[in-house]
Amino acid sequence: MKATINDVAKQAGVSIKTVSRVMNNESSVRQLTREKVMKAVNELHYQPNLAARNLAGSKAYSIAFIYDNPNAYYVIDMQNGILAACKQQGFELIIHPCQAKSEHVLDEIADMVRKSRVAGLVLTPPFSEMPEFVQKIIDLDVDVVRIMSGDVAPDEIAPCIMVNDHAASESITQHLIDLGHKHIGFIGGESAHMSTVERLRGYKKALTDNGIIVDERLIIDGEYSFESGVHGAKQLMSEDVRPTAIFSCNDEIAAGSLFAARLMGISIPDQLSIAGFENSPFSRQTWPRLTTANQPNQKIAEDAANILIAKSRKQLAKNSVNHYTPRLIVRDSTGKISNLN
Amino acid sequence: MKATINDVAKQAGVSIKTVSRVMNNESSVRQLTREKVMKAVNELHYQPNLAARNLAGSKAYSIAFIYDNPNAYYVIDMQNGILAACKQQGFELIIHPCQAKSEHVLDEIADMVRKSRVAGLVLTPPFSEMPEFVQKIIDLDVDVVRIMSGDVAPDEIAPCIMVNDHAASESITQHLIDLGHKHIGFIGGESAHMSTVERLRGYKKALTDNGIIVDERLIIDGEYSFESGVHGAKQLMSEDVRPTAIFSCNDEIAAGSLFAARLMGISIPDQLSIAGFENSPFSRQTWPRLTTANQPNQKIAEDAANILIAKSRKQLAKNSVNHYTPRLIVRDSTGKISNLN
DNA sequence: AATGAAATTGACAGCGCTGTCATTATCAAA
DNA sequence: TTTGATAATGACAGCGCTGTCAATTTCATT
Repeated sequence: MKATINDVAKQAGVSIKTVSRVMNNESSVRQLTREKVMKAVNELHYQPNLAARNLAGSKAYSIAFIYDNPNAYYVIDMQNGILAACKQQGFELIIHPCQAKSEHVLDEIADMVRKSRVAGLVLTPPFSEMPEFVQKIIDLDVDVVRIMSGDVAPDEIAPCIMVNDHAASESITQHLIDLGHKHIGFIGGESAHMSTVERLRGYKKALTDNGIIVDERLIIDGEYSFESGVHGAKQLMSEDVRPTAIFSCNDEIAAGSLFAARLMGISIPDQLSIAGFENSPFSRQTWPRLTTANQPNQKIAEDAANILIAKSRKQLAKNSVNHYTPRLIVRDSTGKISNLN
Repeated sequence: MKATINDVAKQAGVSIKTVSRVMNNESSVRQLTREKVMKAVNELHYQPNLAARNLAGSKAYSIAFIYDNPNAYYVIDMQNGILAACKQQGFELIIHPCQAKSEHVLDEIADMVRKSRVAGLVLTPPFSEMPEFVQKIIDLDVDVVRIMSGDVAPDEIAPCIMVNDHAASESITQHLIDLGHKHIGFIGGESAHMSTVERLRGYKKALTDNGIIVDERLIIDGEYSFESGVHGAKQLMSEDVRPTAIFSCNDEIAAGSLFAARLMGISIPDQLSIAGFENSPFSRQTWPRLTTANQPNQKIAEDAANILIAKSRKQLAKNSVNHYTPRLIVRDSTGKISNLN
C-alpha cells in the first residue's frame, strides 16, 4: 500500500541511498538522477516515513510547544504559527499543555523528550521566564527558544524572541493621556508574568514623562482573566478618585472591565475609556470594540519554530534574539475625556 | 543519555523481549519478573521510543485531529479532550487544521497518513458530514470516528458520535416560548453544517408543537461568526414584524447579535431576548451573559479518541454510536416578554 | 518420579530510513 | 592518453523496538 524508499529506488533504478539524498535535498546528486527519483516519488506518492527517519537519523523532525495558558486565541495563534513553519519544512508539531505550578512539569517534559525525538521546545511564559527552569530543560540536552517579555534578552543560554511590552504599553498609555485622561487605572495580569511587569513599567513611564504622578491606588493586581477584569474595574470605580480610563493588561481583562462598567451603568467611552492588550479576536467582539495593542502571536510562533529548525540543522551560529513591538490599535472603547466626569 | 530497551534488559537481567512484554502490559509475564523489570525501568527513567515502536510494530500510537473551524474555543476543547485520552494510553496527538473547500484536503491527509502511522482520525464537521469524503478516507485504510450532528447515525461505515442538536435546539426554543415569545428569529450557521440544519429543525419543531406558525422571514442564513450575528440581527430587527427573541445558532453569532442590538439601542433582555448555542467561555463574557446550550466538546473528543484507541487494539467489535444532547443553560440574555414591545 | 500441557522466556529478523565508508564515474590538467 | 582530484553513487550496518517462533520452565496429573 504505502510506498517505501525501496519501491522508489527500484522504480527509479538507483540505490535507496540516492533516494534518501534526493529527499533530503543533499547536494552531489546529478540533476538527471534527481529527476528520475522525483518522477518515481511522484508516481508512487512516496512520503518518507517519519518514524524511520527519526530512528535512523541523528536529526529530529518534531517541535514541541510548551504552554500553560487558558487563552484559547493565544494558543491557537501560536499553534498555527508553528504549524506554518513545520509544514514548510516537513516537521511535526507536538503540543504540550501543562501546569506551571505542578511539581511534575519537568518530569513530564523529560518523558516527552525521551519518548519522541524533538528538534526543540518552544517555551512560552511563564516557563520561558523562569531562568532555572529553562536551564534545567537545556540540561536535558534539548534545544529551546524562549518567547518572553522585555526589550533586552536576559542571558545567552538560549535564543530568545523578545516582545517589547514596555514600549507598547507606553504608547497605549500615551494614547490615553493624549485623550485628556489624567487618572488612569491599571489592572495587571499575574505578576509572575514579565508581561505584566513590563506593561506596568511602560504605563508608569508614560505617566511620569507627562508629569502625571503615579497613584498606587489606581494600580490593581489581577490575573489574565475576564473575572479579574470584572473585579478590578469594580474596585477601581469605587475608589475616592475614580479613574476616567482603565488600561487592562490584556483583552480578556478589558472585556471584564467593560462588563463591570455595564453592571455599574457606566457608559463606554463617554464616562470611562478602557484599553486592552493583545488584539485577540474578541477585542473586536465586545461592544464597543476595544482599543488595544496588536501582538502578532502567529508570526512570533513561526519565527520561534524556524529558529529551532535552523538550529537543528546547524544553520544557526549563535543564539539569535528577535524583537517584536506590539502596535497600538485605536478602536471605540477609548475616547476624549468628557465633562460628564 | 536516554535509556533504551537494551539498558533496561541488562539491568533487570532479562531479555529485551520480556521488557517489551512488560511495557505493553502483556499477560504471561511472571509477577516477579514484571517487578524486576519495572524496577529497572524506574531507575533508568526508561520511556519506550515512539518512533521505534511505530516502525517495528503493527500498532499505531498517534491520533490525528482533522478540523476546519475558526472557533478557537471549540478547537482547544477538542484538543484537550483528545489529549486526555492520549495521555492515559501513551498516545500522541497530531493536529491537522485544513480547508474543507480546498481540493487538496484529501491529498494532504493521505500524505500525513503516509508520513506518520496513525491509529485513526477524529473527523469533525464539515468533514464528518460528507459521506463520500469519509468513504475516501476509509479507503486510505485508516480508522475514523465521526463527530456529527443528528440523532441517528446515517450509516455504518464508521463509528459515530452523534450530537443531538435537534433536541437541544428544541429546548432552547421552548424556553423562549415559555417566556412568552411568539416572534422568534433564527440566525443560522453555514447551511452545509448539519448542526445548522438540525438546530433549525428543532426550532421549527418547537414552534409548531406550540401552535406557532413558522415565519420564513424570521429565518436568516448566516455562518458561524460574530459578523454574521451582527448582520443577521440587523436584518431581523428591520423586518416588519420585529422578533422579540433571537435564537442564534452558536455563541459567536449570539455575541454578534448582542453587539448589533447595542448599536441599535435595543436593550437586552428587556426589549429583545437572545440565545446562543455551545456554552463556549465567551457566552459568559458578554453582557448580559448568554442563555445557551452546553455542548460538552471535551468529553466528546475524549470519547472519540478512546474509540479509536479501542479500535486499534481490536477491542471494539462493531462500529459504536455514542450520543450526546446539549443541555439548556439559562442566563441573563433571555427574559420574559415585556410590554415595551 | 515421570509425563505432558500450559505458562514463561528468549533468539533473531526486520520495520524504513540515515550515517559511514568504499567504490565508481567524471573531467580538467598534465 | 594518463593522472589525480573530485563528484556521484552504492553496500551495508544499525537506530530501538515488536512479531514470530522456538526453547525452556513450571506444575498439576499420573
